[in-house]
Amino acid sequence: MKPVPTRVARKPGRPLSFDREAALDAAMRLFWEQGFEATSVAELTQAMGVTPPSLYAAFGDKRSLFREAVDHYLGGLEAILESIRNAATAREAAHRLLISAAVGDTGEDTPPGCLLASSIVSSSAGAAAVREEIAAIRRQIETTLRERIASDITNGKLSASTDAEATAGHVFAVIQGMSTLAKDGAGRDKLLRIAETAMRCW
Amino acid sequence: MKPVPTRVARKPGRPLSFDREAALDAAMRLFWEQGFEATSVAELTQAMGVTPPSLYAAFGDKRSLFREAVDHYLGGLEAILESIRNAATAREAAHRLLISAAVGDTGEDTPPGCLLASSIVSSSAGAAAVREEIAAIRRQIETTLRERIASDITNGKLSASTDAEATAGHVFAVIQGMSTLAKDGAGRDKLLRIAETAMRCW
DNA sequence: TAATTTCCATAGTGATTGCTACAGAAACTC
DNA sequence: GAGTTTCTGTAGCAATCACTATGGAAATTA
Repeated sequence: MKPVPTRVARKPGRPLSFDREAALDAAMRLFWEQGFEATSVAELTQAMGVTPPSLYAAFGDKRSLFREAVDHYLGGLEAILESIRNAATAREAAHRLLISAAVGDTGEDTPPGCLLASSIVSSSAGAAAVREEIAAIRRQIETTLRERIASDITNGKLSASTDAEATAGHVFAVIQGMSTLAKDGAGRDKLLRIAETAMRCW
Repeated sequence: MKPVPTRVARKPGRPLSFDREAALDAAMRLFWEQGFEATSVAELTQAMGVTPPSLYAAFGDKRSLFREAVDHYLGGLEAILESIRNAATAREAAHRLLISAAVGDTGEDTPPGCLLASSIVSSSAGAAAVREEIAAIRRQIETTLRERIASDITNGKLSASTDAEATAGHVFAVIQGMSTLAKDGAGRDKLLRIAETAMRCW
């Protein structure tokens, strides 16, 4: 393993032989491709270029690694929530979420689909806690959009007859569903047109 | 195990000690709740009320059991495809699919979500063949709807400017997505309103 | 240069995985 | 009632699972 470039004020002891960020990125991609439970520690260590003791020392355990991989994927949950709150309109926020999903689901250098949408939808009893955490993140993003829609109804940007819950739910159903369509082989062009079709409901 | 009621012209040998249909139903529910890979043979045998040798004798192996469970769930794929083809309009077929999904995803006596949508979206390399089979079924249903939409465009029931692929894709994205929303806790009322919202695109 | 700290690779751990060998049980047939 | 056929339960199989004990390596510090 090649040593990483030294840093100022280095602590004593043997330095890591691997790039933690690169290892995390590799783990993220494997979880994105296969899902949490279908990805073994053996596959993770191989993709990350580390041995099991190094993985456990650096990341804690498989679940902690997964949580960190999800956060790495999102680029910070708060940034996404702020993006929804700060959009000019709820409609623009929804459109942006749909377009981002369509594009993110069909990267040339990344697995198809969305890690948040697909890596743990159902699970064994043993992984229920992890599943619930990811479900809570999904709900949180949807809730933020719903609140933004409700706000736009209040300030007149949207019709008073708009069903905020159903409208936000529809956007998130499409986002979730496009992830599976991408994994089933759908291309970016198709997903972008689906996103535009979905926006016709506004 | 209590013996099942005898049947006419019974073959020689010891009769099964379990109800094959009931066992299949129990297996279907477990796959529906947890997904294919997260469900172990130990859990299956417990839910089905049989021992491993009996499971293997009656169903072949875990994958064969899963395939049979999926077919049991669909009530026959051909019936669904015929239902799309025979609907009065493509719009009615789409609406029916969405409503059926919303209702099926939120049964009182069944796991939340949809077995076809959620039991294997991503997978390990070892289960890729099973995943592809299920993906092919999903694509087949979507293709049948798309062809029905194209037919309605041709015969004037739908506007010539309708994008058949995007419209069918949108319906299936919502169907897939509602399954996840149901597993994340969304209720039937919400899903039905999402389905109605989705129909506003027609 | 010896002591200390941190990391690494090897070689496991106990538990679980999908699946089966085999002896016995339960039924039918002659 | 003995032989045949089919099914059952027990007790495994080899492989894999998430994770770790331990001795040695690589670095810094005094």
